[in-house]
Amino acid sequence: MENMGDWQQKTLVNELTLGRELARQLQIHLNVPSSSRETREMLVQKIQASYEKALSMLNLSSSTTEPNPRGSVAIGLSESRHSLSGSPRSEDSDRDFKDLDPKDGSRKRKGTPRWTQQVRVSPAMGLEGSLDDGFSWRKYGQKGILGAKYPRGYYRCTHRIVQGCLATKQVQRSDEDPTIFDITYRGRHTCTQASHMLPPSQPLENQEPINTGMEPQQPQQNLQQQSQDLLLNYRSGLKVITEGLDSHQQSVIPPFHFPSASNVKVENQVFPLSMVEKSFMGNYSPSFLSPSTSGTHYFSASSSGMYQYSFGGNQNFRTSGESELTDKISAAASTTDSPTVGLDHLAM
DNA sequence: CGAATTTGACCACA
DNA sequence: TGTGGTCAAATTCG
Ligand SMILES: [Zn+2]
Repeated sequence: MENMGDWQQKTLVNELTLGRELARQLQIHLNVPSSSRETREMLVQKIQASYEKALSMLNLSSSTTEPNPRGSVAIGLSESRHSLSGSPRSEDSDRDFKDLDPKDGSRKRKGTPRWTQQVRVSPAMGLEGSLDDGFSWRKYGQKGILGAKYPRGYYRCTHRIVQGCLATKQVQRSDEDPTIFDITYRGRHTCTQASHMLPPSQPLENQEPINTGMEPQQPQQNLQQQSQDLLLNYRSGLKVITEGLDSHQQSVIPPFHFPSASNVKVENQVFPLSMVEKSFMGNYSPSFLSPSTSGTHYFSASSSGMYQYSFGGNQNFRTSGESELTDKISAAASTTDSPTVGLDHLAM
């Protein structure tokens, strides 16, 4: 078991070297007036991330074998679920997804939650906030879609095999606006996110421990995760379409809480929270109160720069930097730029 | 060395 | 039969 020390050491050195190089670049950028603030901040974040990684490596090999993250949940709102709009439940018309379990036909896993998040990215660094939603995904497929210029990437949660997390997402670059990505999430995270340290914001009482075993998700823990998702969406999202496939069990917006994802945690209190809360509520509440109705909301936020929110319309974003963008994309979301001619003149 | 990605084959469904 | 989604072997990455 002591054989794998070499590689870890190697990676550690690599990480530190990378951090040094990044610092060097930052030094250069500081001397160049044309360098934008965002670029610099990106470098800072990268350097910080490098430090974090290196430290976590050391920490991991030392002790703390049990990550045991904090269950970030704080929901004190009882679900006030009364009769939904329409009939309580007469006939399930959710023919969308059926139980894809050929061996076990007992459980009908229907109504897999699905919501789409259209993300536009333009700054050279916005990608981190956009494509990295704070979860760790593993790509398991990529397919060209008919009528779409760019292929669609399929991702699933990394902890799928070790835990029962069935959350998946698919990223699809917009046809005409390469700066827009359509990210469709499917399923919810049940995994204990063993990453991204959560600051001891406020000792919240855990309502119920998350599923420890590998038992498939039960129709219960829905609200907490949703809150996280929403927060995440808010953090970086632009447009969120919540589709209520499930005819019941919808929750209200929980109190404010920041998940503090990857490395965008510097100054998250810069913008007016009251306004945030307001628009947040005002926008999301309706879509939740009427599950059968899908809502579309537009948001616009930068990781650390300017913050502007808007909804009900398209927000034109002036941006610059495209080379870096594409580069980062391949690194973050890997929506490989392969227009791959062949779909061009394909019309029926 | 293990983990993540790539990429064509495979499969279910309409 | 065609299309969207997944699997898995090969390959790259860290
Ligand atoms: Zn997960």
